[in-house]
Amino acid sequence: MVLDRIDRRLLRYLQQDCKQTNKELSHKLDLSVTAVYERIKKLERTGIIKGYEAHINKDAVGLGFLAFCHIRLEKHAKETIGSFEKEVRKLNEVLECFHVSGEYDYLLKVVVKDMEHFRNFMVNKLTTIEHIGSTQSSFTINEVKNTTQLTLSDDAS
Amino acid sequence: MVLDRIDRRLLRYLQQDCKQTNKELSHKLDLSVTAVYERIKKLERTGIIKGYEAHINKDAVGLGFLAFCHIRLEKHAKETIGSFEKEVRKLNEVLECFHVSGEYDYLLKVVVKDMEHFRNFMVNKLTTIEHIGSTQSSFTINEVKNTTQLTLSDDAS
DNA sequence: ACCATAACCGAAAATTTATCTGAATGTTCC
DNA sequence: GGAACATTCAGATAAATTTTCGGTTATGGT
Repeated sequence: MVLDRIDRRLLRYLQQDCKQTNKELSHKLDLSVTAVYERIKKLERTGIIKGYEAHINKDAVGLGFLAFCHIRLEKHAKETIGSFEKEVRKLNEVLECFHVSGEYDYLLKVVVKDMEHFRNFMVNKLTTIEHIGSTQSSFTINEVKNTTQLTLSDDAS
Repeated sequence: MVLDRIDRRLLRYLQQDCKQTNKELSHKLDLSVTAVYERIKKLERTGIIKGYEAHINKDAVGLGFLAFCHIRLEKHAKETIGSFEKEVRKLNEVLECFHVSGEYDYLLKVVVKDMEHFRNFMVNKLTTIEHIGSTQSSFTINEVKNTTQLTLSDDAS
């Protein structure tokens, strides 16, 4: 599917606030309500819009501790990688896990309540996964910027 | 505001899909539509729900290259930190920036179209910021897990 | 020019959100 | 225990939104 300028603007608005009414969007985009409706449905059908999520304040729900864990595996055999990734996916403290280039193999974003819970997570969950060579963690001191909104230019991708 | 078991389940559902109707939620939670409505409004008022965002497929919009940059500052004077953070916030390729403990001072998540754009970002944007001591980048080879959904237990925080 | 397709619009129908009233429950203070 | 108050909930209704529908206007290909 090819996105035109209007689609891109629409996606920008929906990234900011997906609960806007189609009427509001129709004004912003200078289209009819139906046209907005059909464009959105198409973006959903084609998988460009993957879903709609409420964004919740993690501090307010007692999950104010954010850390990153760099992990090196013992060896890089296919089954080692496979089983490590499978286990990591199960850990709900881990919001993100990327296989990355460089000194370490994986980078994990971990969210828990506090340092004590983090210690517990490390000792009883993360480091019990097999084939982990070494880990190195850093704690977040300050959130300078934290968004999920991709910047879509108006012109073609 | 104190969250009870129902609030926590509600937040879980809304994190997964915030476009569900209150009627659907009322069935899942075994409440009236109005009760669901009022709980949601309260969660919005108190800032526990920060907003509602469409989640869009970054590959589909031509932003399939994800990298992490570790940055060390030259010195850690207050104004150095302040000006660095201010400049980073302006860069729309940077979705996240955290001041972290450990070997490096900052960890950045960067999303661009491809390696060429990344090179361009590094040369013409990131490294033009003053007071940067050294940087180290790693590229994402594979997304093992990538969610924004916090895991809320049913019991009190 | 012609056909096929896609995109758009406005109005009507279906559904949902939002408001309001009153009942049920719980808490505090005497 | 019981009165006064706040909180939570349910059901009915009003207001607003989503969704469907028929028809019109662009667009692209032959």
